[in-house]
Amino acid sequence: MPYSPTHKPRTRARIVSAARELFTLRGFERVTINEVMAQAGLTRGGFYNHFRDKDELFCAAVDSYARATPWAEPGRTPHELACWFVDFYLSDGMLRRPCQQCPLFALPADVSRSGAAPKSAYTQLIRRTAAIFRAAFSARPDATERANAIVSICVGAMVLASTTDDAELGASLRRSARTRALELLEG
Amino acid sequence: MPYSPTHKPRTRARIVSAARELFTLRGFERVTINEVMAQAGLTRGGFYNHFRDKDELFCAAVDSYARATPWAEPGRTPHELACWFVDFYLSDGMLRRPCQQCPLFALPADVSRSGAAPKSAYTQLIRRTAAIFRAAFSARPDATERANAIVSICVGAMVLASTTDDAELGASLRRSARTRALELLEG
DNA sequence: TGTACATCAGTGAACGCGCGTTCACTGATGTAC
DNA sequence: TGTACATCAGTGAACGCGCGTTCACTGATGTAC
Repeated sequence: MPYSPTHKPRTRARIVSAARELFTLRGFERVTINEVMAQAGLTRGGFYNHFRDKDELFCAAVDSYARATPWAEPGRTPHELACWFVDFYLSDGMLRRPCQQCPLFALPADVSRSGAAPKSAYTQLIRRTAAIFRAAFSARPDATERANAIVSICVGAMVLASTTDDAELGASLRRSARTRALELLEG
Repeated sequence: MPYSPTHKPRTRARIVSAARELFTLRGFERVTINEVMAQAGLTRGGFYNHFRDKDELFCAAVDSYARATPWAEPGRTPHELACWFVDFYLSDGMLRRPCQQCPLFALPADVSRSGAAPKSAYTQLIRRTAAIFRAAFSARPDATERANAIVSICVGAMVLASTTDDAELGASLRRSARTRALELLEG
C-alpha cells in the first residue's frame, strides 16, 4: 500500500481547488486541463487518475462551492450576518478578487449549458444563499419571498458589474443593490 | 457592379441574426462558425467576406441587441411600459424561448471574458434597459437608484432561473423579483 | 535493521478530433457595346 | 435586344493549431521477510 491513504484525496482536493479558481476566473471552456494540473503542481496525464473527464472536474468544482460553509459566524445574530453578507457580496473585493468570486454570478452560463450534476450543485448553492437571508427574518410570512428577492438583486448587480466596462456604472449598480437589499432586510 | 448594393449588407444582417440567436442559446465558445453560416443559409468559407474573425461576429451580435429598439410602444405611458416590461422580462416565455433571450442574462460571462467592443455594447444595453425604468419616475430624486435596482433584480432572477434545474425555485425567484420590481416602480 | 518487492500516483510523448481560418475556384449578376 | 465581359459573393476542400484523452513507462512509498 504505497503512499498514505490520504495522499490521493489530498491531491484530488488540490486539483479541484485549482479548477474552482480558474473556472470562476475564465470559465469552463477557456481553462485547459493542462493549466489546472499545472496550478495544482502536477502534469497533464495524471488528471485521469482522479477524474473521468473534464465535465466531472467541473461538477466537482461547482459542488465544492455548494459544500463550503455558508459563512456562518458565531457571536452574530442571523440578521447581523445577513447584513454583513450583503456588504461582503457586493464589495469591490468580491468583484475584483477572482478566486473569491461566487459561482452564482461567475459561472451561471457555464452551468446552464452543462449537465445535470453541476446544475444540481448550483441549485443547492442558491438555496444556501437564500437561507442566510431567510434566517434573518424571524417569522414574517413573506420571509422566503424577501430572501429570494435579495439573492436576485445581489447576483444581478454582480453579474452586470462584472460585465460592464464602466466602473462607475458597476459601482452605482452595486450601491443601489445594497440599498434595496438592506431595505428588504429591515422590512 | 454585380449584385445590388444592398445584397451584401442583407446577407451580413442574416449572419448576425443567426449568430445572435445561437450565441444567446449556447454561448460564444460552443457555437461554430459553420453552424452560424448554415443557419443563415450559407457555407463556411463565405464568412470571411463579412467578418475578420469570430470575435468580430460576437461583437456585431451583441451590438445588434444594443441597437434594437428599446421596446418603446406608442399609446402607453412610461410607467405602464415599465410595468409591462417587468412582466415581459420575467415571463415563462422569456426564459424558455431561446432566440428571444436577452443577452443581459444569457451572455454576461461570454462578454466579460471578451474584448472591449462587446463590453461596450453590453454596457449600452444596461443603460438602455435602466432608462426604460428611469422614465417611469417623473421627478424622484432616487429615480436612477431605483431603476438600477430594478434592472439588477430582473437580471439576477433570470440568471438564476435559467441556471437552476428546479423549475419551482426558478418560478419562485421570478415571482419574488416581479413583486419587488413592481413595488419599486410604485414607490 | 536492511533489502527486495509490489503498488500505483504521477509523467510526458503521442494521438486524433474539432474548429477557426485560408485559398483557389465557381457562378450569379449587372454593365458595356 | 442580345452577347461578352468583369466583378465579387459564395463554395468547399484543405490546413494547422490546440486541447482532451490515452498509454507505456517511471519512481516514490509502504510492506514483507
